Amino acid sequence: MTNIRDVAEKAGVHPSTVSRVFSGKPTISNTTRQRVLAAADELGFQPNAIARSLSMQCTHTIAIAVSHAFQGYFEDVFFPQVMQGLLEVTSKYGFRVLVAGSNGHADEITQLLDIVGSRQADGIVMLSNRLDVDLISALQNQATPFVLIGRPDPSHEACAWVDSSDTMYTEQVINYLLGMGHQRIAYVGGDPDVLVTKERLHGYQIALQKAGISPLPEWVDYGFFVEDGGRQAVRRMSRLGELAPTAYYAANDLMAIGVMRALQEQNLHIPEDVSVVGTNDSLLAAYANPALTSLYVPYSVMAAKATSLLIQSILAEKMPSSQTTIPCNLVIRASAGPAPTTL
Amino acid sequence: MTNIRDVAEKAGVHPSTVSRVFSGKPTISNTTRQRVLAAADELGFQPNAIARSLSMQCTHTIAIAVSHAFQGYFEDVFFPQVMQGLLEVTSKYGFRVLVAGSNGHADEITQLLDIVGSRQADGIVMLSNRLDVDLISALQNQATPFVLIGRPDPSHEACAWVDSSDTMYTEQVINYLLGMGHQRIAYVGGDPDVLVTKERLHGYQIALQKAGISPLPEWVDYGFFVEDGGRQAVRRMSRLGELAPTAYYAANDLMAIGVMRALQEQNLHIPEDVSVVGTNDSLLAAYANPALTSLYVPYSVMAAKATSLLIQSILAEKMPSSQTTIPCNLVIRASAGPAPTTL
DNA sequence: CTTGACAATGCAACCGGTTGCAGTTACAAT
DNA sequence: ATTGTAACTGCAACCGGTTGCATTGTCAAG
Repeated sequence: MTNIRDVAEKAGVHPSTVSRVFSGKPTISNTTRQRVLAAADELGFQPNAIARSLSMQCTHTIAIAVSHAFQGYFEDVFFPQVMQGLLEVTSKYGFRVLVAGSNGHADEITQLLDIVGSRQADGIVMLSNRLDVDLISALQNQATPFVLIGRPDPSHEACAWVDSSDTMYTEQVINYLLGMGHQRIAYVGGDPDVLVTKERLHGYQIALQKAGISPLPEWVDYGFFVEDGGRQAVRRMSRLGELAPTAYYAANDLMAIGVMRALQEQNLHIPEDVSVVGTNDSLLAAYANPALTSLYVPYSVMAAKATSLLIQSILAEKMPSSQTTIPCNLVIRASAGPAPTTL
Repeated sequence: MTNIRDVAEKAGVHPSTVSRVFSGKPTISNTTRQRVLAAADELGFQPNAIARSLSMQCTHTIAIAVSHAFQGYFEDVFFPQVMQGLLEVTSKYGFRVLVAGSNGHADEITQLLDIVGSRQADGIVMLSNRLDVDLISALQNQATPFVLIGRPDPSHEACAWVDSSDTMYTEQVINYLLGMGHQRIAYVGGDPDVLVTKERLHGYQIALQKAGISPLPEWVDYGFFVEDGGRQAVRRMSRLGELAPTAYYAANDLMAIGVMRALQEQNLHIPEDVSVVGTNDSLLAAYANPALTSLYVPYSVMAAKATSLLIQSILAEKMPSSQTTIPCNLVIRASAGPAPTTL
């Protein structure tokens, strides 16, 4: 591999001159520049990015950790949409994305701390919304810029994040169902340890409480974001007989599909007998039968926002601190309708 | 940031000793090791990965380029499945994935050559199957290990790849339709410049030719992998009147869904009036109405295979060369059936 | 003709590790 | 007591760039 000194020798200049030419410094005369470029071209020289990173203490890279261990992670829209947002913005700024695979939440944190500690990236985008206090303090100790997609547990110290108002929009979904006369409404959450699951539960509870309804504990179940989770939830709730829900809200479309399938297997009609609302407005929602009413959450927009925040902080050499909330909206299709009149 | 010399000073040893401790060299006495580790711990030292990469000429990173510019790229299963395979394997070997965003095919190549030339990754996985000869030679000149997902144009020099037999399996799909009595069969490909599109076209033509059928040129159309492409293809082919196809094979599920939608808008019944087969067996296929018969292509398996091939070559310090074909299979559901009896 | 000012380039230290080779030490064998 | 050997550790060069400062060269003003 040819290096800067080879080029310097060939061009008859000092290595530092070659460096200046390739980093676009203005203090180089045109004749010298031409001579250096010609020599570099002839040798097929390309500056070594690793050496430059070491010297400049800056890698032009941001990192994320992705758990390949979660079933369904790569089937849901979350991951690809986040990547889309990330790549759009990084690419605009000439940054790249370093992705670390991990085996679960704990390992995700290990990976990120390792990347940050070993200076492999200039900043990180945190995807997990299952944070413990330690991680955030650890990251803050490292003085490495980071932005959360999702928001930290309220007990945590302030940090930069981009999130949707999961509690509020869940409340809206439930209100939508209440408005159509539903009284027995179920919530099928994802992983109960994940913050978004708790926030949606909260929104669900607030909405029902404001409507003067005390939900049965059996109306809340967790499907871990996979289709079968939705299915199982319906099976369990069906045992409630005439106290079974007339409407289901599921925290992603996959589970909503599972809910619909399970209901249809019981010969129930959607939305005449039971209403179903999903989350994320994936393609699945648009093409399901019946088409699924779903709460659209713009993950790619969130990721793009988080990334530009992060990169701007990196370039300005300060820690990001702003906190942004991105609006969602309910996409109304055929799977939810008025509550059945006969009890 | 504390470095190896700070630790050395604190522990009263030479920096090289600290280096040896942290790179797990066996020639360090236990007492010294303890002393160094204690000092490192106290200072919160973590070795700088960039410096190590520079010194060892090895980054433990593999790169891919992803075009965020292609409409639908992040809606299809290809990208997430590839990432899944990549991460599973890299994570096993302690490697990471560097993702470069690009604005199209040409930029994809620029990005990869840049990464490779600047030694930011030890190897690359090429996703684009729209290769020109120059790229492959350029990569080979760089002496950087690379593996293709997909196969190179036959005119290209030998290189390592992992692919499915797109031509052969397409032929099988068409035979399946022929076997059910279809005579007028349409092919809706993706981007016509992409190799897989050509290969499937080839399989389509072979199957029909073997059956003694000369397809109308109008039965072949390109939908660029998006739903509306499938829709448009149907609109155009419907104008053929009684020469319109009784069966459609689409090169991904999204286009197949578009095909189905467009047919249903014309009040045609699937599969009674027209049969439809998709590709990739995404969730969309399973939950579409009617459920879509689809050719499953195991991209995550292909990516995993490609990645382990690549990493093993990197570790063995030689260029990968093996060429692997991964089997696919047709998942039969409800969208394809016997050809209508009335002409 | 001298001096000043500025532009262009060279010099050398630095970023933070790695590693071949040489030197030191301890201990066993003679 | 001397020598041989093996186990540890130190030394210094190296990976390939960057950059503050010093030096040289050029030209205009005085």
